[in-house]
Amino acid sequence: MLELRHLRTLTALRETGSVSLAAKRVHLTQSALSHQIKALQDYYQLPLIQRQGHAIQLTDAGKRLVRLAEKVIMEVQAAERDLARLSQRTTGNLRIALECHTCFDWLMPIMDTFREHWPEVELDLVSGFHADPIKLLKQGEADIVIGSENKLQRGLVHHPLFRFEILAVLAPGHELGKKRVLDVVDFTNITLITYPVPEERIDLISKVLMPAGIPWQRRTAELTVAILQLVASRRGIAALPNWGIKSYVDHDYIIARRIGVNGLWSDLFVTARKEIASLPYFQDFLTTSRNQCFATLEGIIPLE
Amino acid sequence: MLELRHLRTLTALRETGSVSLAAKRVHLTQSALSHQIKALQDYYQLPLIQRQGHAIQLTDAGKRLVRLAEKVIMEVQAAERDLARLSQRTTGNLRIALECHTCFDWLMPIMDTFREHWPEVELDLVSGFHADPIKLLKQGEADIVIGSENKLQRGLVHHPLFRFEILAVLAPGHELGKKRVLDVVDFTNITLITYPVPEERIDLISKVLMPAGIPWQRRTAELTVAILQLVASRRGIAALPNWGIKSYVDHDYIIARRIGVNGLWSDLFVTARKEIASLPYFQDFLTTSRNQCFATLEGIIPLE
DNA sequence: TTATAAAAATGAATAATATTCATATATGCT
DNA sequence: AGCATATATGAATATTATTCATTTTTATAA
Repeated sequence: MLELRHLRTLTALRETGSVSLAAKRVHLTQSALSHQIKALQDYYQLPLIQRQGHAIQLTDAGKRLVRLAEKVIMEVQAAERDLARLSQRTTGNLRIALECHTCFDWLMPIMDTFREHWPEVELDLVSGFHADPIKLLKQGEADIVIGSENKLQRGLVHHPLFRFEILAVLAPGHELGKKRVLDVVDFTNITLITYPVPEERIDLISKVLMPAGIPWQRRTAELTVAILQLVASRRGIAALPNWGIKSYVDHDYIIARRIGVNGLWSDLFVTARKEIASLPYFQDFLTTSRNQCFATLEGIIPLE
Repeated sequence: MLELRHLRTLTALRETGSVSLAAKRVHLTQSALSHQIKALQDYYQLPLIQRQGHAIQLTDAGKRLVRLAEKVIMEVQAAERDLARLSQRTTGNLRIALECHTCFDWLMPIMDTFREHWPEVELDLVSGFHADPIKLLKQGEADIVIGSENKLQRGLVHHPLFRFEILAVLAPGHELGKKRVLDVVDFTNITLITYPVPEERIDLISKVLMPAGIPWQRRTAELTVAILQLVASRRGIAALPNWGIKSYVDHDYIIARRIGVNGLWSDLFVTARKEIASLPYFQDFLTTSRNQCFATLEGIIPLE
């Protein structure tokens, strides 16, 4: 018999387009999902997915169920929000500190939906730039931090958001663009365009250039568009998240290349104080964040 | 975690207003439902039902979940109908024969919704009165029979619909109306107003009067309203299903009394040939029938 | 074509959990 | 009070979902 579990699986399947990835999203094994799908197909006597090679395609029946799933899950979430409101006072604060400037791009729409869901919770961005955002948490100046920090500290909890790739960004026609993948040595004496943050907070520098002893120059800009503008006008190259530059690449404003054969990857976490982590509106912030990210950002993969 | 199972339970709970009855509706034990409810309350940290004595009352949280449940279940059913359409050709016939004249009252709205769900299925009532409706099934003149027959015969399947009570119907002020419950002997030499069917098909006669050797007179009428009219004008008394006369009793047009201390009960089944029983639109006819009956008819109880 | 890697399917074993059974407790009614 | 009825509860059981280990399928490169 059909259960919500199946519907949750189906949406994950549609969002990821792969059984294994969907399995990660719902915190089950690939095998479990395979069995679930089989059970559903047996139950309805209908194929739900059609596989063409590795990629999977939903059949008409599958699409119909996904449509159901999305509707139902939205309604369940709405109901659960109402219950959470009933169960406790939900006025509160949520001050967010960002470690990574680019994150602001996807965070904004999420903040909007969050405000709709929890009108009584004051949602703020801790503005300006801070050397150590985790310190803000401890000092009580922020409630949650979005960043790559994940070594456990007492009183704090880290919730994984997603993993993404950092790509080298070049001007169109840049000579390095001829290579599919850039090597460490390709960066020798290059000018890097970065956000104005300490060197150790820039992955390309701390994880690639410094260990290899490669020299570089640096120039900073506050905004992502400003960085891209500098890159496009050949003042240097940048290293930015794949999802942050997608639309610029699609419009051939700049080109993007992998850094090293395995690529340069970074993980994003939401860090909060323990007390806050248990509040229903924080939990909801987490789930809506994850959902919206996986729904809108291309090329990110589930974590943990 | 919330599952559809819980939602199904919740609606049954709202419809029956009792844990034990709800349990019957979802084919589980009372204990299972009690555990389910407890689990939900633990999960949401909220009471969902409040008990005032025996009757149970839904809390705000409970009501919110019931609202969710009803919405979701409707959507699931709609999706499943679409799937059934996809899975096989759904043009077909469904010719219904009625054993009990009164059933026509509740069957009509059900036929309407069925026609909406399965526009391609020809739905007909086998008109007129037939001595042995089961024979119509075997002769292929009807596809399903709604009646009280339930002894198993090869090639046929019986699906329980519900159990209902047959009440004695009297004119207001009738001297037997002074008694709360009528005894067999009260019927001695009474004039019975019945549908024009053989004696053995009238429960009051075959199950009560005949075994006790009580003599009676008989007069027939085709329509329920005609029978009631005759009863109200003191031409005799009738024995009719509780749900069929509810509104007339409420308007004091007639009065109704229990027959015997335990009452006179009858069971209703949907009987069909095996081949038809597996068709999706037959299954849907069954479930919508049960749902609508339990939703609209007062005083009926689940069967089996 | 063959070799190899990645993804999914499958069957058996296991873990998880829903349900029942056997009670206890609470409530309503005479 | 005492009985009948309804629900709650804990332990035992049954069911079922999930994992683990493995095979099959497909894609890619040599």
